[in-house]
Amino acid sequence: MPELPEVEGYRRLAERALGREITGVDVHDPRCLAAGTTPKALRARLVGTRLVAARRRGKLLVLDGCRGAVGLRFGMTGILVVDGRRGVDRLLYAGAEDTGAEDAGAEDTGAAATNARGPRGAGRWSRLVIRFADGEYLALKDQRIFGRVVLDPDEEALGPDALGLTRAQLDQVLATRPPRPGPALKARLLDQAKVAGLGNLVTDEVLFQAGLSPLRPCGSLTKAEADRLASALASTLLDLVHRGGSHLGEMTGQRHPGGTCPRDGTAMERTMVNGRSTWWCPAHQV
DNA sequence: TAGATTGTTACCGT
DNA sequence: CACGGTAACAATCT
Repeated sequence: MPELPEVEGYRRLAERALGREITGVDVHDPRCLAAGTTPKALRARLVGTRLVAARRRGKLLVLDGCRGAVGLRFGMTGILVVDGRRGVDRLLYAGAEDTGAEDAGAEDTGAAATNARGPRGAGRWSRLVIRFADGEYLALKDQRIFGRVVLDPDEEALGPDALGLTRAQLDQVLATRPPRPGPALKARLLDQAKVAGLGNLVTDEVLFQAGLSPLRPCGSLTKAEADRLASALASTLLDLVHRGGSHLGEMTGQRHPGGTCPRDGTAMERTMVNGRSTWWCPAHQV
């Protein structure tokens, strides 16, 4: 679920936690720690200090502490909780859990045993909790454990952030070695080293808005098409951040068998790109 | 039940 | 080196 729009929501939520004294770090499930990151090192980095900034680069949330940075990657199902407030309204595959506020309360700060419990109740899937002196906390919840917490994340491995990408930067994203047609447009946009923040749903929505096929070789766009992509990228990201979810685009509700294009009624087509399920309108995305 | 799911990484092949 | 395909990770839902 977390693509750029969700993580931007998490970032804003995390700003609530800035400046408070950190009194403890509870690792409920060590599988959420990146290789080389230990509970001990996390505590040494954070306990007794305060967070001074919450930044985002693509889908990476960076919490800057007085002694250095802690990075949070949210994988497919990661959610940030601060003071009992969730960073998003709901999970796409919500199911029983998420009616909201009551979750993440006492149980989130509780024992790791909550992870193994049955299908009901709040505070499941709490993997990491940063506790503050005021009794509140910041927690990473993650149903599947694809999310990771990492000390000193390598931000430079990521391309420029998709939100605010300039027209010149987009040309760099689309650039190929001249004789090469380049990979599929969607594959290139999903490449976090080229541009950071675009995931499967957002990319499909952006291409839908731009009227471009996900299968176009990324080096084949005319200047006018690249212009269209740049403007669709900017407007779609702003819109999704504002709405607060990658799944809240114009065409997201039609990514299923039998779905039709909201623009022209054409049957939506499904293709695989980079192993990702890709839905697009063959009539107006060319 | 088989197949699907918003992300990242590793590996193998061309 | 660039790129595609696949699997793995884990849990859940249709």
